[in-house]
Amino acid sequence: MPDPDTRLKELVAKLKERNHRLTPQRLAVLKILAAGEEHPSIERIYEQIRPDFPMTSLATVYKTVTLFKEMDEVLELGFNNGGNRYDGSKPYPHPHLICTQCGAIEDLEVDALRGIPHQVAQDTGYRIVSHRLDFFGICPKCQAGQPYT
Amino acid sequence: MPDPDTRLKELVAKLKERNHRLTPQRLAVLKILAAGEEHPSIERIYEQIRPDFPMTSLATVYKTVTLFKEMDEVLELGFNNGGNRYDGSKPYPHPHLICTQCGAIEDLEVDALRGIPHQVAQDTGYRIVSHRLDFFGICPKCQAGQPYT
DNA sequence: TTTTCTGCAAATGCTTTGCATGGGA
DNA sequence: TCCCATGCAAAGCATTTGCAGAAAA
Repeated sequence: MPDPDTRLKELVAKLKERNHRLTPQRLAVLKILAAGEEHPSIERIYEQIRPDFPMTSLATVYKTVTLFKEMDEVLELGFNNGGNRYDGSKPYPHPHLICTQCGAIEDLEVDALRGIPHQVAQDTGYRIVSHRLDFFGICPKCQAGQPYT
Repeated sequence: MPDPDTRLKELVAKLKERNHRLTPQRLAVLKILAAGEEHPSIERIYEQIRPDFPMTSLATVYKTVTLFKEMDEVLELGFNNGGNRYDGSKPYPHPHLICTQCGAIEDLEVDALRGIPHQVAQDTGYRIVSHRLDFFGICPKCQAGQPYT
């Protein structure tokens, strides 16, 4: 995982590059995105910000995350059943391991995937732009019957 | 791809197994799901049914697809930006190739993925239940500037 | 001072649900 | 005949949007 401080500076730099303003609310969101600790949902980011910036609105969190998503600086893990998750630490496609019980998401190394997008492009004629690989299961903690610790 | 007729019979059999009723509406939905031609959205299934069964409602299509999804006889490809897609032909996890321009979805063989779920389970302690691998790109037709043909 | 950003609340769009009626078995 | 399934319309819910006031630069 990249250094959170370095990544935060990168994100702030991207803002300025595009002549966007650095507001306290945006900085608060970026700090969480840059940390890469968990893969937070919008709601989670909102909760984490509230203690420091109680005046921040959910809409602003949405807008900030969307802004960086459009700059390809945040990876969105969309789930149709509500609560998309975001990764501002490693904004490029990479595999994830998802606990369907507690919702934990962790990054994964899958060497076997190397070169596959290129291979698919050659085999099919598609111009491959992105990909997504998720594994769903039950994490060790949840298997041990401690769903929420 | 499995034979559509065979698959249809399987799906009908699953209904009876669970003491559900075979209605004309359900049969119409199942025919489309079993065909495995495209990976239709709910709306698409609805459109395809209407000529034959104009009285069918969207809610019923939703209910039927949900029923088979819960029986693990239909694979749901969820997309957060609306319009989930369904595969009743091969209801187990398999890679897909998705054109982000025209929405075409096709099945894919990715040999490199074989054994990976098992490997991930061993490496992480997760009990892997499912997975999903999607490649996003532009299909040959759309590259040629014929987005809708 | 200018222009963008924020926060509120209303709108959106897919999906689900409640309930009275209709129709399989 | 007995329930289950259907169809309608309303409800749900995460996300987006419009707009007036606030605040970066």
